[in-house]
Amino acid sequence: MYAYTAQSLKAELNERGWRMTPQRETILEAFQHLDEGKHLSAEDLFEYLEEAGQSISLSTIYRTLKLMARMGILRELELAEGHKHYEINRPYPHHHHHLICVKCNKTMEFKNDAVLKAGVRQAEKEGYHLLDCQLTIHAICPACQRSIVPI
Amino acid sequence: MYAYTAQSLKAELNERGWRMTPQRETILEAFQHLDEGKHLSAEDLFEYLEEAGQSISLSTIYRTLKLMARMGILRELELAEGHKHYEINRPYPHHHHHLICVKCNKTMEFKNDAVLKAGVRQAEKEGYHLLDCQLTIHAICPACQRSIVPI
DNA sequence: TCATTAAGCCCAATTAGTTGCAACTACCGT
DNA sequence: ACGGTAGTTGCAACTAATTGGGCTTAATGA
Repeated sequence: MYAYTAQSLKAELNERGWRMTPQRETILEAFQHLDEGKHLSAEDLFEYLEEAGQSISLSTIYRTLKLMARMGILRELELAEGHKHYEINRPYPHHHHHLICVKCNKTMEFKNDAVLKAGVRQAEKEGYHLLDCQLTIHAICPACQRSIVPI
Repeated sequence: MYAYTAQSLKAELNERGWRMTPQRETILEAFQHLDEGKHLSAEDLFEYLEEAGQSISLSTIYRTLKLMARMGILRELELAEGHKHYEINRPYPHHHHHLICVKCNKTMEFKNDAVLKAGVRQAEKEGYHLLDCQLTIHAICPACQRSIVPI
């Protein structure tokens, strides 16, 4: 888990026999410029690039997001219902986790070094090469606990 | 996060104005009898019940799984690609996490009290009512690191 | 027991995500 | 720089997980 640049992305792609393309660079940049704590779905990214005049086809976006997640560049998040979200995978000390209200889908980030360390240690112990490590807490927020509306 | 019985499930459903039904009880039982570390997709459960002569329609299964996950009875797992898996949400000391190989999808369970505690503490700190807390590690297993096949 | 109304069932609809394929182009070697 | 090769893109068709509608069944509370 380290910070990628266009150069290091190209290097790693080539090392594996893959290619750097304008689309991949554009998508990497989009995530790099995203504020901390922001995450996008495939559709979000598609619309965002559309508006920015950098239109990339949806299938390429899906392919690239999955590729980058599998390379450890992006984190695939399971937040609200229905579809995945992605954010750039920043190393410590930016690494964080998510607390999600299952009623209103409000999402909070939080950091916890002990959890990250536990993840690193577990992967090491089993000889795995770590890509991402996320603690996801499903819970009900204070406001929704008070609300009368059932789940 | 505590162990449910048919009685306590009924009580909690009724408390919220919902009903206990034979289908819900059947589904709860199916998960209770599952070995530790086993998890089922909606389709898996459908087929399993079919074979057991306890056929329940797929849409009911989907609705029930989601309901029970939102009540904290089941854990919704994002393991291999394509569809969710569910397992019963057991309290400490059975509570566990997952280490997943992104290449071959092999999944290992592991326990870590520090992580569970960190989750409990974070939820408490924010006044959230905890339902589930799962650390998911995406990584590449030793065998796949050696494999020539690209990602 | 009865009335109310949530829950279940069947099936159609939706939709996130994938795939086949022809055209294109990054990369490597010369 | 140039050209061949193989990875990549974009489009459109497709797949499969999940959801919704309309009607029926049955759990709950009086």
